Amino acid sequence: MNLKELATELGLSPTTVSRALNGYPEVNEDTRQRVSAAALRHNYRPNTRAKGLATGRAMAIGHVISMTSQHEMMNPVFADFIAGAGEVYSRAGYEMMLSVVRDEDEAQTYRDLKARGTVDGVIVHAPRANDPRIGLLTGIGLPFVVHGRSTGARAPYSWVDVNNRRAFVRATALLLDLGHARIGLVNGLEYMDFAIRRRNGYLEALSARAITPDPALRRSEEMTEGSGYRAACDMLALADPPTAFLVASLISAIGVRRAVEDRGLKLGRDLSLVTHDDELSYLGNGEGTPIFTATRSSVREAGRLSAAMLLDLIADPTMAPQTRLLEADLVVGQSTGANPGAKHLLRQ
Amino acid sequence: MNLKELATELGLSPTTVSRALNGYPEVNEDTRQRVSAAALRHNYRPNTRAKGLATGRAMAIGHVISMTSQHEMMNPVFADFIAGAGEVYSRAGYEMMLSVVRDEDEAQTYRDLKARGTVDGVIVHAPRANDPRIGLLTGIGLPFVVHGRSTGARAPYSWVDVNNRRAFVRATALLLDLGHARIGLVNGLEYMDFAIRRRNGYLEALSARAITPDPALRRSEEMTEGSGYRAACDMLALADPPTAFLVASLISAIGVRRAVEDRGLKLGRDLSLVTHDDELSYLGNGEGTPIFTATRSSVREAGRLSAAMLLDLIADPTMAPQTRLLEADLVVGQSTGANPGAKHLLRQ
DNA sequence: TTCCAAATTGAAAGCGCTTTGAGCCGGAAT
DNA sequence: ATTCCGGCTCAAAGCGCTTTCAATTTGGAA
Repeated sequence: MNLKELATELGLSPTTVSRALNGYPEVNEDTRQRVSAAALRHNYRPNTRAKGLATGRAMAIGHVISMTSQHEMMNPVFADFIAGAGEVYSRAGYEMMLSVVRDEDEAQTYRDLKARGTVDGVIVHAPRANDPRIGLLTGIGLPFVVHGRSTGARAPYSWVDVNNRRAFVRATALLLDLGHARIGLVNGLEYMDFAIRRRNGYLEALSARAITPDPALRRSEEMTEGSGYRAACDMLALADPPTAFLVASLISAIGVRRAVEDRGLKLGRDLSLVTHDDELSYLGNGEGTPIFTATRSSVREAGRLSAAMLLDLIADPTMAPQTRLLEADLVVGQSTGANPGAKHLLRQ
Repeated sequence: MNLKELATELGLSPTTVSRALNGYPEVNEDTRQRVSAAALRHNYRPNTRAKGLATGRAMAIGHVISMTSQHEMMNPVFADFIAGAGEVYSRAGYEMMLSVVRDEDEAQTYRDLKARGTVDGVIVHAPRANDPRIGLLTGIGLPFVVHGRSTGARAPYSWVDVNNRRAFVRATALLLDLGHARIGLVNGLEYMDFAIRRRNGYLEALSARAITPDPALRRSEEMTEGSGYRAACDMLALADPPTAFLVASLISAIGVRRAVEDRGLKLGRDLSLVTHDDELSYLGNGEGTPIFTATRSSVREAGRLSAAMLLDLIADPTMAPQTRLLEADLVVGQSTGANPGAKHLLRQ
């Protein structure tokens, strides 16, 4: 059933039917009722492509996720982010288009999206420092919002980000307050912008207490359970091991915990750990008292905010770039406690 | 830059340019070269919607993910599945459309997708027993492939599934061979089809050894870390606790491990655990020797296979429903060992 | 030289919708 | 009675592509 058929059946012109369904004021109320009823009866829906062609809008938002050929990892945060964004799109009548591409095809993918008019805007995921995508998208004139920020970008652009630096300053300060001076940082890959900011927060907090950071206590890898485990094993094997860990993700934290427990030690008693928690739906940090003390910020909420911001930007192209900085909560759980003293730890 | 402009610039008709770019044989090879060169020079890409309107094909596949209002959980398996499917779509020139909808809107979403011609087919995720979506999609004539199966479906339909029953038969048998008679099943929600099959496999293996299953040793919940933890805590608190666990997901297994280690026990020595492992990219089951003994099947590969099957089905609508049953590997890791005897366990 | 088939190109219709410009009608204003 | 205007409806053009059908040219075959 298409517009023309519906119009014929109603004895009206396609023009009027279209207007009636799109809420134009000049159509008679009785007519509108008749049209709506008939549309409902036939489960009529305007053809997406025809409508798009006529209006020039795709009513779709693109999410490009690129995969390095080396470590083909799917960002675990991604699922929850798009769940949040998807809610907003549905409500606004937009579709979400996903492109899974190889790293080297990413730029061309954005160009294609624009040239083919497939989407009205895109969300940029996992920004790096001096991320080339920002200049590219600004250049080709495709509206976008970055989930995160890109250190080194010259011109303003729209973004939604967590205050990663501040979160890690606070987390580090908490550990310092508990008497921990040797704090191991189990960070994400440090070409990722968020990881840079977290490291800076960590270093800033240390230097505020005049503590010289030990490079041996810093690791930067993909945030998997395995890498958390390895990082913790390595650091715990040092002559002067850390008494606390600051970890970039709940998944890595689980690996760290495994390393700790393998040694018969217990988090919160023998060693402390603070992790960042994105509040992924399937990885709850315990009901009630959190398992891990954590800096917490909902990535799903970030998805909602990013999507809403992008739709605003699309609705009003004259709008200046928008930004939104979210503060993470610091929630104290069972994985932190006063430093029992280095003596105790060296026992093993 | 559109077709018309490109044609004008080349002094050709849009017809010829279109044919040249789409590889029709009747165009002169010299002309084709000129057209290709010009298209490349201007980064010309045919407009998606116009092309779709003209050809009647959307060149897009839909993935509808529905969210129960109670537990708004994002399926952790989802990200890797679409990574696999996305690879196949990209290669074939298809787009992936994601719709995040509430449970009660799901049926209407499929109808809309069909009526509006937004997609050429869909992948059905997380099937339940007697899943109504299968009848619905068959009815409205939208090509689809189910990731999983639906017990109770009358007519044939296309699917890609893991042999969940067999996997759990083997896992249970392994534990039985190790001397475990009381095996706790930490399952997913049992309205999910895969969970039903896994339970059946577990029960089948027990009855093959004439062991009467104890309902107290069976839990069926969402597969989160927290639910695994709680299930294990509850079962370990029984007067006659299990000596082994059979777990439906690596995430739940991590929760089970936490419960076990909270009690000062060690997996592989005091208690055994076998889990299903979907090989999620961010949750590796250890490098080298697996941490957990597991039934293993790559969900990303399932994504690839499902996508490829769907594209085949779309290419040839006369094709009969296709099916593909994948066998899970049983990999032995560090979480299983001979039952040390009930005496030992009751000690705590 | 004539004619036909093959090779190549183009005009125009059509995909299903929106939107511009115009038309019609009845009642109020002149 | 004439003019105007508001309220409502429609014809037709256009969005950017594909595809059918027709036209033109060319190289041989006859």
